[in-house]
Amino acid sequence: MSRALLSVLWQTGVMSAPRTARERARAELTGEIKAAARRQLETSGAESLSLRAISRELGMVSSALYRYFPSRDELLTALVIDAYDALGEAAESAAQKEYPHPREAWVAVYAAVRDWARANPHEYALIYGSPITGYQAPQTTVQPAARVPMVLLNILSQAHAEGWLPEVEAPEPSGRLAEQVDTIAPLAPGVPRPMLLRLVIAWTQLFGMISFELFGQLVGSMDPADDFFLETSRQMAKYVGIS
Amino acid sequence: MSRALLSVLWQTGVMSAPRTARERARAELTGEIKAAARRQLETSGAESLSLRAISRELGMVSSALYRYFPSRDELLTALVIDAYDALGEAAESAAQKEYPHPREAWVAVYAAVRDWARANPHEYALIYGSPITGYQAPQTTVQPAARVPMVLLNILSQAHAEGWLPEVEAPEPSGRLAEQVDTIAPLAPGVPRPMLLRLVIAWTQLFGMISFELFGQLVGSMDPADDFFLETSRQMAKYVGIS
DNA sequence: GGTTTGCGAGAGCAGTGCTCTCTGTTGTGA
DNA sequence: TCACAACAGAGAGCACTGCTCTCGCAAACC
Repeated sequence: MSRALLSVLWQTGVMSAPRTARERARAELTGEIKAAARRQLETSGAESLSLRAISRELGMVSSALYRYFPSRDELLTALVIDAYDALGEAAESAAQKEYPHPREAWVAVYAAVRDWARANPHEYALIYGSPITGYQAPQTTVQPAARVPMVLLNILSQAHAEGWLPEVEAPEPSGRLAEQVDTIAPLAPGVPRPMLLRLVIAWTQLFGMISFELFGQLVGSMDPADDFFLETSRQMAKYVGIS
Repeated sequence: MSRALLSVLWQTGVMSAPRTARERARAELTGEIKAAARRQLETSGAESLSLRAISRELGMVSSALYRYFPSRDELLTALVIDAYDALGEAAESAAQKEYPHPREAWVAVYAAVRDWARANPHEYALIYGSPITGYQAPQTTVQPAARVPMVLLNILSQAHAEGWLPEVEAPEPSGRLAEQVDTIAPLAPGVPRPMLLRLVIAWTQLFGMISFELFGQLVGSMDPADDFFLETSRQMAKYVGIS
């Protein structure tokens, strides 16, 4: 197996436990670079993330960083994936607990997503703010980005299986919209299409609400947003049929 | 009246029609700078907006730009305000038309906001994406930012006045949330508090949905988003009580 | 043990925001 | 009318950025 392939397999997380000392050092340094970048992200923002500052912090020369990340954008991509994974992790672990009612699971996931966003506002902005200029999010980010909506889908699907989804009158999607809803239908077997559509609506609402809170759009109306957020999460649970 | 004050009054739009030739030239150049900046914004993004590139385009030296905008952030602030105003303008003019039913006004405003966002994605990202690093949006942006929600409030309030708001069962906000809802209540006289709360929810949903579409978050599910957007705008109209 | 591969250092390029100083012009109050 | 103040642009310069290239050295492999 070639060195390059090994490196790819390891970087993508397919393989773990680097074998040679060099690979071990590389893994460690890659992690340290990302950690320093994340630390820098906390104080400044994404667009003022400086490779030179990172290299200074790690006591190396800036050009050496390019052995680990071919460009600033690649480093940002790595941070993006890590952020999606951290957020997905938070949502999943909130959903894994036991709840007497799916509504509470739903509300808990909402709260977990918000808490993570408030604790890591710059990382949140990195993934849900404006896309970084001239940089197309690679396909690698799609799967980790889907973790939060997957958690919501699972709650809904499980609620349906347990008979928590009563009949709610909601318009049946038609035409192309029905097709689009059908592409996600296999992920939540049994859930009626109107409720799947509403789940997408709720999903966009969730992140719109968090973005508004973090980006200061709620100042003057719903800030601080704790009560607003809690009440909204309950209403949205009902909106998608959980009651 | 001092020169500096005059300049402020003019820049903020309180005064129009500059009097002296110098002021006329200044007004024109300020506009040209913003126009060039906007042009540059279209191709690149906010964070790669370069004062030097603008000055090159206008055939002047970069330091001369600082006679008009004390810093890059100030220029961005001016662009932010212009963007809010352009978007507010679009929403307001959509709402001013005559509609047989407030639902259609609501849907039309949704569409106008989305159309503007899709036509000016970088300006949209400037105001609804991640905030620019180390730069706090000044108070001047608050009022223009409120134009879109004001349009929605007006539709709701007018719908109530015309008797289009039937009794819908929705939870009454309590505690601090009720207080917060009450701060916006005078802007939409007569509208029940539960519906005001839902309007805020719909507002956050609208921009969450548009951001998701523009920032590529809907790829793989609801992209292209035309049908999804239309259906959602209808459901949200109903959600806030318009039916 | 020789050869390939990976790694860090250093210099350098083209670009950035911003400041300071200088010269010329425009507007204004005495 | 005329001196003085305010303003405008040019140019040099500072400290910084991402990124490239070359050069030695050390680790890994055959």
